[in-house]
Amino acid sequence: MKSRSTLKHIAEHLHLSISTVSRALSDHPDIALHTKQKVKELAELLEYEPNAFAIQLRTNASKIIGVIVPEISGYFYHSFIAGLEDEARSWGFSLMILQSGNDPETESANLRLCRMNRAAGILVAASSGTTDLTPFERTNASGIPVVFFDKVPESRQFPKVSMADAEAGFLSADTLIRKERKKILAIFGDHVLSITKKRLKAFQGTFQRHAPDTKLTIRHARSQQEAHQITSEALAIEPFDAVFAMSDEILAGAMKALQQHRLKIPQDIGVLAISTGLIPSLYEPEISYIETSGEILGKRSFEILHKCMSKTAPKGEFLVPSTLIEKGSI
Amino acid sequence: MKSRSTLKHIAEHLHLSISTVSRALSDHPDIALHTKQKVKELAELLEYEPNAFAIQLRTNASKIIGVIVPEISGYFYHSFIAGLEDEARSWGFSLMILQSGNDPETESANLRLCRMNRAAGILVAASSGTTDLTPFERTNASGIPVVFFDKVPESRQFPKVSMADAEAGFLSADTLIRKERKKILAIFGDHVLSITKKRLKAFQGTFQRHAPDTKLTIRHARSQQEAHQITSEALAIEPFDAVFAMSDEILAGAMKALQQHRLKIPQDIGVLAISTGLIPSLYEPEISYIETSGEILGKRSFEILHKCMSKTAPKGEFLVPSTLIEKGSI
DNA sequence: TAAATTAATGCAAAGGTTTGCGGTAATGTT
DNA sequence: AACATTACCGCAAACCTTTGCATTAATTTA
Repeated sequence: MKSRSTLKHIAEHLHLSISTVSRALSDHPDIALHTKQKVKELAELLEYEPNAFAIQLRTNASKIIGVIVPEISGYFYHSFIAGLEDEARSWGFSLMILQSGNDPETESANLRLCRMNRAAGILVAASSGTTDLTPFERTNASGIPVVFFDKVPESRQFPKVSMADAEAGFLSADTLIRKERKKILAIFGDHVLSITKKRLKAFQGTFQRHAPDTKLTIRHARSQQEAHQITSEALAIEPFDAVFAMSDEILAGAMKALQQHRLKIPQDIGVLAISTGLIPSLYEPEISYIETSGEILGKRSFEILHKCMSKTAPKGEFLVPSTLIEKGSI
Repeated sequence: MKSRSTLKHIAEHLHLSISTVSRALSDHPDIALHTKQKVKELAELLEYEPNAFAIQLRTNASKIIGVIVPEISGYFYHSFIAGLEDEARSWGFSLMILQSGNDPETESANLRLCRMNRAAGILVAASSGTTDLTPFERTNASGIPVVFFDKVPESRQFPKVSMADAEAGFLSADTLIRKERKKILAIFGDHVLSITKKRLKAFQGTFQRHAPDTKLTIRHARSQQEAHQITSEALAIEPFDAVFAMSDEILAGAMKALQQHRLKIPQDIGVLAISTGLIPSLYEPEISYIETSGEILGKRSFEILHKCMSKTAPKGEFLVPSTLIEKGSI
């Protein structure tokens, strides 16, 4: 365990003061050029690495941003984190990842951790059980900006960034209409989720306005299994010319049913989903989908948070647009 | 931005010294009971939260462990991280996540970041281009234990934890033999990867010993697309009674080909894979697989690293066993 | 009763860095 | 020659906590 070199070591070797060394390394104009050179050389030689703790203590700020998500695994958050990390790194920030496991207790414990580590900012996807926002308010009040993403609360108090759910709903309906589907099985998620409400509302609204004669069968599923079962049952009763899945999870369940029923895509039935893109690429033919990119959401979230950290605290909700990716399943 | 309370604030309010307050909060036996109570009460009231920076500077150690992976997304690492976070949190550690993007440069920059933040330990899945281990050695020498996982280098110098690849290879072959498959298309990954070598060797060895008459067609694919293409071509030439995929990526590609050829599973052809479990669950019927759990690898990795951090530095390679999960695709 | 022990608290240093301000010498200006 | 300016550099405080040692008062022991 070799002891690390500090400013002091360099200063002593060069018969300079610590402050001069510090300033030399940060290119302060007060320091003579040849002094800077000597200092930098020796720093290199001694493998000097600044002690982040000391800096953070002194400046009372870190280059770490906290990320709190219900779970890392699953269909969505890992791609979000990947995008976020990419963007954050390019700005010199690192990520501290915390899972809440959908438990408000753990969530606020995680929040506390972020405060203790003086995170530069916090990004949180609220767990489903979160109703009390005061822990977040307190964190915000203590000077650490909090930005919600994906699973955002109703409150207008915090900046929020999420997928353009209404747009995705509209785009889905629009695509189905353009493809002239007349008898559609549409499976959405749990109807208490705001994401479901928004997507569903736009979806239905679009049909009412532009193709009111379409026969629409709306169902709700809370899991892959449920989606599987619902699709299976629906197909057993009557034929459809298209299936729409609101999410990857639902798509996965629905596809199983279609495969069981030996339906050919797109000849027998068309398929469309709102998805992040991984799952649709697994089938043959690949499934057309409305893309809601976790990567892009991650990058955008960082941007918003970054603004909050600097000065201008943008309020309100920011939406990441979604686009249709055609793969031939409809 | 309300200013945070410190030990000093509490001390002044109570006309005590900072040291007494510090000790009271950590239940030092020297401090009188009633003093402790008063201190704790006020701390609660003032919402005192220890300044992690100061503690870390003082003790020169953090409760952060660095995780360096080629990419967070993809089929494997996110589940690893999920498992790791779970275990780490229960021990009071947090995760700092860094992506190397398979670039040795970024990798050692990330390593530097970990050093600057005095990570308690580092877990790294080597990027494919990594040949020079000196950055890791330097980090280790400076007192931060480094443990490799999944993508591990040859060197015996570092503790390593990875999937039991040989076992998985054996188990795969054994299953295929027990199911009496005689004409098998087996697709493996890039043959420069050690993971491929190990799995392939055990796979072939098992057949040679226990079912030397089996007709084995071995192919290598470096991507999902390649696996798709290879499978398609192979199936066009001759029929097989089973397909084996060494990884999720390859399974996804192979399945596409099977679907295109309208082969019924398991009647027309059996399917077996080595997988983390998500992808196999997407098909109907679900695909049987040899499980290589990212979650478990994550937990196990933490254990090993934890030992390294305390005292006993276990050297050598640790293997996470794999088991057969039968789903009826073979 | 004097000495020794115990209980409770305070002092001060250390950990590494940043930064406002003060100091010194050399150069430039009248 | 007296003064103002400039170019460099150092002092010391501050950030907050932990911890070895000293200090004081109260209690016990011989």
